[in-house]
Amino acid sequence: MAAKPSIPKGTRDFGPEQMVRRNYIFDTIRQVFNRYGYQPIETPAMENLSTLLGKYGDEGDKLLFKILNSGDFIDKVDANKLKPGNSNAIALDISEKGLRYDLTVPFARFVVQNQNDITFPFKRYQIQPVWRADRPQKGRYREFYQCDVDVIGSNSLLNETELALIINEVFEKLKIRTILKLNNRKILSGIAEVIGESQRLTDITVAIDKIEKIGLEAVNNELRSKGVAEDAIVKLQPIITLSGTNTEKLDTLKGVLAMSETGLRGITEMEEILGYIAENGSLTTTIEIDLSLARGLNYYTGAIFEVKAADTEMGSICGGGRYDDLTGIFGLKNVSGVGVSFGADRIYDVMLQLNLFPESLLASTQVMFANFGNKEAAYCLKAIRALRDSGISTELYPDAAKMKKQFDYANGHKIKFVVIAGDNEVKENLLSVKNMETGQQTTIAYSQISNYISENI
RNA sequence: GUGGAUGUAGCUCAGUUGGUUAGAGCAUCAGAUUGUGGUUCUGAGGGUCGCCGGUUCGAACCCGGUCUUCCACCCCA
Repeated sequence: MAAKPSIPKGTRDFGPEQMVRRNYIFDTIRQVFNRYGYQPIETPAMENLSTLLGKYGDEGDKLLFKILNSGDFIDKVDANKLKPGNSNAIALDISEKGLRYDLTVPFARFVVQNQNDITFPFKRYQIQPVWRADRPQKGRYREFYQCDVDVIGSNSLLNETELALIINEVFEKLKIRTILKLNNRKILSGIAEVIGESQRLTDITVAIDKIEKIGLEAVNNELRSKGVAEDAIVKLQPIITLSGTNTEKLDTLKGVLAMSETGLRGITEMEEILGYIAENGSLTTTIEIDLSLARGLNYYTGAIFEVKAADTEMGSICGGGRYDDLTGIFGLKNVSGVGVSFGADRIYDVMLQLNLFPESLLASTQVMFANFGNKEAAYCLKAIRALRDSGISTELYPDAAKMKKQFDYANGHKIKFVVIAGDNEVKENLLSVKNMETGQQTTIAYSQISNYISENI
């Protein structure tokens, strides 16, 4: 009578095949992070709501999963507030913990809390799930993994450069063609400042972003409807239509931002980062200045990164930026950090779509021994142990099933070698080895099994 | 959170104006083949038609609700 079991909307189970592929992504990312000298940390799935609230804007606060207090939580609520439609007002009375929304804010909290034990600059990475009460869509889940790398306690633009190289290296290893979009909060501030619309920075950025989709005239109309002054819109034209190479874009911007100290500083930063990156030689990732990149505008103060897969329509698969004062909210001033976050689940979706996972991932076992019965199986055990000892993953089919079934199993698991040991082999102290890819079968001396497999694998 | 689609076997999908025991391909299992797979042939199992309710003599089909997945907006990995 039990109802069909299910899992919450936007969450997923991962079977063996998916886990092998996910681990391939995580291992690749972790390996690159380690190579650049970043150290791992983990933080709890839940944080105090006071840590989380107000860090992601109103929109972000709405997307936080809140955890109900233990005990008779309703008992402590003011009776006057307990009425229908008043959920928001009592939310904080019945909940003091929430699931983490990203890894950056918990990291900031971690740094402040452990500041006396940390040697700065602190380079850390963190690979854990985060939760958002968003409406799920393709590539958008309510539980998903982020892989964050940050360096905190250093203002050097070499850090931005390093992150760009990490991004390049990760996606090169995963064979995903990518475009790394770069922007800088200081340039955006400069633009708003120059046209006298500093308070409408977000509206302007959002509008510029739509140029491809809706065209210049529609963008200008949208700016007007947002209340941007007419002469400001005129000044904005060269920026909205900004195009060309990165150098050309920066040249145009220099002209427009000549009167803004902040804006010019942003340009200098951008040039410095691009210069360092150029010193590293050619990258597989295309780097492109994109002023419409407005992500995380709330706390980013310098460089802003976003990575898109070149060959799919998937949203961004990696993003981040520089934040000068993230730990300030938790009481540690003047500590600047910069970091990016890889979206493992979207990377998975992209790789699946583009068929980029190596076939070999699915082959967990290299050699399978067919089972002809108890006596024959026992005969195989020493050979199996020898193979395992030499690092070859080996299994013995557990039942004396029909050969067809055993061979089907080997095929299904993409096992390359099947070892056959029936009556004939046992009598002569031999083993027959069949290569499932070529169909060739060879009979060898029992003691030669490790050597034979090692040589032919 | 707003608006719009979707759901039939493990998977991909048929299913007539509402009319008896809801079908196909692939996959699975069994047999042809008691020591040899990926090809072939034969057969079998597997579905409360997402769930709940309503209309009707009768619902996979019509209506309402609900859940899931997906799309647009918002936002974002």
